[in-house]
Amino acid sequence: MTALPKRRKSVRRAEILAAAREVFLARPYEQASITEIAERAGCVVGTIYGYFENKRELFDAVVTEFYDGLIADIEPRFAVIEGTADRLRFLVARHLQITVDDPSWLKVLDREARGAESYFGGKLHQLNRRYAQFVMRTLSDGIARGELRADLDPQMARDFLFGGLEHWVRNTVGRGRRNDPTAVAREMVRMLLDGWAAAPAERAAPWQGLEARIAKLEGRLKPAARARETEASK
Amino acid sequence: MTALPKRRKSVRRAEILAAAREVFLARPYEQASITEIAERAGCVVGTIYGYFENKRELFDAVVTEFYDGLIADIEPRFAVIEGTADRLRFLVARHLQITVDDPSWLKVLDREARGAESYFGGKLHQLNRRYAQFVMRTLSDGIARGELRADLDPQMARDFLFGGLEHWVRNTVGRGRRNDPTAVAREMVRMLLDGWAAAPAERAAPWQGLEARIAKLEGRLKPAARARETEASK
Amino acid sequence: MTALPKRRKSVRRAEILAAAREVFLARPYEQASITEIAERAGCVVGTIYGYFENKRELFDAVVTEFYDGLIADIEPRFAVIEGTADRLRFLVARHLQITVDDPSWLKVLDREARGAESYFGGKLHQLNRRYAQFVMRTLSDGIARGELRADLDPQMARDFLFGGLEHWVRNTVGRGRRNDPTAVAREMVRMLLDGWAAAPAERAAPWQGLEARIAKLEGRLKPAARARETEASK
Amino acid sequence: MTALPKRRKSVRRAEILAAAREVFLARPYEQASITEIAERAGCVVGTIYGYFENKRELFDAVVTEFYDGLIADIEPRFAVIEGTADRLRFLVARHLQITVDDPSWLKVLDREARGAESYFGGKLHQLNRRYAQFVMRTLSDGIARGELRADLDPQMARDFLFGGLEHWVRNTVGRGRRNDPTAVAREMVRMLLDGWAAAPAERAAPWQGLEARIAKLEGRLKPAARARETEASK
DNA sequence: TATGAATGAGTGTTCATTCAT
DNA sequence: GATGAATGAACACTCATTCAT
Repeated sequence: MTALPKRRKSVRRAEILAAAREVFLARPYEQASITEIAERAGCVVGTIYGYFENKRELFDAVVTEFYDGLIADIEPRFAVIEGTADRLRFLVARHLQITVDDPSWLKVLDREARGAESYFGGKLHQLNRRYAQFVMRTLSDGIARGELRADLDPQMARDFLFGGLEHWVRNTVGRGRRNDPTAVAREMVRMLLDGWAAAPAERAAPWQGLEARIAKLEGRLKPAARARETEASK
Repeated sequence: MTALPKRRKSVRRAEILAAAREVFLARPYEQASITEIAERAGCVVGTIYGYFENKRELFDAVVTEFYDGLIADIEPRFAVIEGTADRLRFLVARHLQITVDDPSWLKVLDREARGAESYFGGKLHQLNRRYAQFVMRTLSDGIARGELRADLDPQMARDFLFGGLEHWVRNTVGRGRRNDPTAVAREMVRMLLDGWAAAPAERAAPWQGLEARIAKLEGRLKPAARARETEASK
Repeated sequence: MTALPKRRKSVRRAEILAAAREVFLARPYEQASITEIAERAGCVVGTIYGYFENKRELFDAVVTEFYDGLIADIEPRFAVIEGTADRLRFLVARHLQITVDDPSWLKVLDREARGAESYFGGKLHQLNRRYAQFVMRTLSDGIARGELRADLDPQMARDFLFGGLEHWVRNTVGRGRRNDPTAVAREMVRMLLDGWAAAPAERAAPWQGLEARIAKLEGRLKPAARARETEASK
Repeated sequence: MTALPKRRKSVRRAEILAAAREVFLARPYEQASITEIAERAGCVVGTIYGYFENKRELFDAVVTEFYDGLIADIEPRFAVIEGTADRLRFLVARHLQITVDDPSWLKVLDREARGAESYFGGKLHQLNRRYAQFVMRTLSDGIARGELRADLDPQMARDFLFGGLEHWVRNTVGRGRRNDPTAVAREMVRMLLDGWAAAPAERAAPWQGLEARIAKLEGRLKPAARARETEASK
C-alpha cells in the first residue's frame, strides 16, 4: 500500500548497465538490441534513452565499468610487486584470468571497442591506455633498473605482449580449450623475457674478459709455441 | 531499362570483385551493403547475385583473392631464404608491406577472423592457415636446425608474432603514421629472436673454445707470471 | 515524420487485423504483401511487426478470428437442434451463409489448408477440426440413434460433405451466381441423407404398424369386400 | 565428328515440358523457378521463352498434357461400361489411381489450376470440364435409364463426388496413408449411390398402397369400430 | 521520469522476363 | 534458334530513435 521507496536514479542506471553488459557480452554490437536490453533491465526502451544518449554511449559505459573494475583490482596488487618478471607474470596472468571469468570480454574489447573509427583519442582508448599503463610502467622501470635492455622499444614490446595475448586467446580459449592463467603466464613471460632482458653481467662475464686475457697470454708466448697452439685449436 | 552492352563474364566478375573489395575495406562486413557494391560496380544488385551466391561468398571471394596473391608473391621468395632470422625478417617485412599497399587489409582480416563463430574450419581460416604456414615452417625448421630453442612452443610464438604485428599496426599505421617495413621488421625480429634463440649451450660454442685455449696457455706460464695476470684481470 | 496520434493498442491491432483480412481475402497468401496491409491499415510496415511476429502469424490471427466468430455463432444454435437431418441442414446452410457474407472466405480457408505441409497438427488445422466437429458429432449421434447407417464411415462422410460444399461453392458462387443457403442446404442434405440414412428395417417402422392395422381391419371385413379391395389395389 | 541429327523443335519442347512437370509437381507454382526448369531441361532460361510465352503458359501446357493423357486413358475403357454404378466405380477408382501414380498431381490441380482468377472459361477449365464430362454423362445416362432419381441435380452430384474425393485424398493420402483405389471406390460409390439412386419400385411399394387401402377400409367401418381403432394405434 | 507505439530507412535476397549477341 | 547476362521491382523483416502522453 505504501509506495516502495523510490528508486534512485543510480539504481535504475545500474540495472540498465547490468542488462546491457549481459547483452553486449552475448552478441556482437550490431546484433545486440536495445529492446532486449530493456527487457532484461525490466524497463522499456524509452527509459534507457533517459539515461544514455544512444546505443554507442551505453556500450561505452559498459566497457568503462569493466575497465574501471579491472584497473581497481590490479592497482593495489601491482603496486607491491617490484621485479620486472614478476610484474609481467602477474599482469599476463590477470589478463588471462579475464577469459576464465567470462571468455566473451576480450572478444568484445578487441572486436567492438576498437572497431569505431573514432577510437583513438576517445573514451575507450583512454581506458585502454590506463590499463596498458601497467605494462608500460613495468617496461620503463625494467629498463631504468637495467632489468631490460636499454634499447627495448616499450611501445613495440607492449604491442607484442597484448597482441600475442589476443591471438593466443583467440586460438586457444576461442576454440573452447581451457587454460591455467598462472602456468601460461609463466611460459609466455619466459619466452618473451629471455629476448627482452638486458644481458646480465654474469652472463657476459665468462667470455668478455677472455679475449683480452688470451691476447695478453698469447702475446707473451714464443712464436713456436704460438704456432703449436694454433694447430691444436683446429 | 535496357541492359548495358554485354561484357565478358570474367570482366564483370572482376568489376564486382573490385567494387566489393573497396567497400569491404571501407566498412565492417555488417555495414557493407550489397547496394553500395552494386553502385560502385556499375550494375544493379541482382546482377551481383548472378556471380556470387550471397554476400558472405562475395566477401570470401575478395579475401581469397587477396590471400592467393599474397601467398603467390611470398612463396618463391621465401623458398630461397634459409636462415631463421632472415626468413622472419622477410615475412615480417612482407606482412608490414600489406599495410603500405592498403592499410585497411589487416583490419579486415583481423576483424573477420574474430567475427563469425563459423570461422574455425571455414574457408577463411584455411587461407589464414596457409599464410601462417610460412611462419610455422620457419619456426619448426629453426628448431630442427638448432637455431631456435628446442622447447619453444611454435603456436605460441606464432600467436605473439602475428598478434604483435596486428597491435603494432593498429597503433602505428592505424594512427596514420608511416613505417618502413624493412627497418621495423629488423627491429621486431631482433627483439623476439633474442628470446627465441637457441639455448646457451649451443650458442656458447664460440667462447667455449676460449676456455680451453686459456687453460692451455696459462698452464704453460710461470707461476709468477700467472700471479701477475690474475692481478691484472680484476 | 511525426507519429500519428497515439491510439489504444487494441484499436490499432483491430485496424491491422481488418486490413490484413481484406488483403488476405483478396490475394493468395504468397501474393498478399505486408506493405499493402500496412497501407490499408494506415500505418507503416514496422508498426505491424509491433503487433504480430511475422506474416504467417498475422494470417493465422485473421483466420483464427474468423473461425472463433463462426464457432461462437454456431455453438448455441446447434446445441438445441436434435434431429440429424435438421442439424445437417442447419450446418450446411450456415456454411453456405459464409459465402453470402463474403464469398472469399471459403477460398482462403481451402487454399491454406492445402498450402503449407505444416498444416496438419498446426493452429489452422486445429481450428478447422473444431469447426468440423459439429458435423462429426452430428454424424456419430446420428449413427448412435439409428438415424444413420451403422456402417457409415463418418470421416468419409464428412469429407464428402465439406468437399462437396467446397466444389459447389467454387462452381456456383465462384462464378458470381447467387444462392439461397436454406434452400440449397435442404436439397443437399436430401441428396446425401437418402444415402446415409438408416437401413430400411428401422426406417420402415412408421408403416410397419400400418400392416398390422390393415390386417386387423381386413380381418374384420367380409371375404367379398376383401376380394374387391385386393382387386382395386392393383 | 558428324553433327548429331538436329533435334526437332518438338523434341526440345517435350524436354522442357518434362522438366517443367517435375518442377511443378515438386513445388507450388510460385516457388517453382524457370531457372530450375531450364537446368533440368538441359537448356538455359532464354530458350524456354522460345517455346512458351511465359511461366503460366508453361504451367498450363504441363496440366494440359496431363489431362490429355488422363482422358485418353479413360475414354476407351469408359466407353464399354454401361451400368451407372460400374461407371462410377471405374471413374472414382481411376481418379484415386492418380494419387497412387503421383500423389502430387491432385494437389497441383486443386491448388494451382483453380487459383487463377481467370480460371473459369480458361483453358484449364475446359480441360477439367472434359474430364468431368465422364461423370456428367454417367449421371445423365443414369437418370435417363431410371437408375438414378429423376430429380437428382447432376451438377450438384458431380461437385459432391469430386469435392469429396479431393477432401478425402487430402486427409488420407495427404497424410501419407496408403489407399487401394478399387476398394475405396467401391465404398464411396456405395455410400453415394444409395442416396442418389432412384427409389426402386419394390422399396416404395410396401406402403405406397397401404394408405389408400387403410382409408378405404376405415371408411367402411362403423364409427364405433373406428373409435376403437384410433384408441389402439396410440 | 517513464512509457511504448510509431517511425522509416535499411537489409539481403529472389526471379520472371528481356534482348544483344 | 539458342544464349545467358542484365534487369529492376518486389519481398519480409529489423531496429535505433523519437515524442505525445
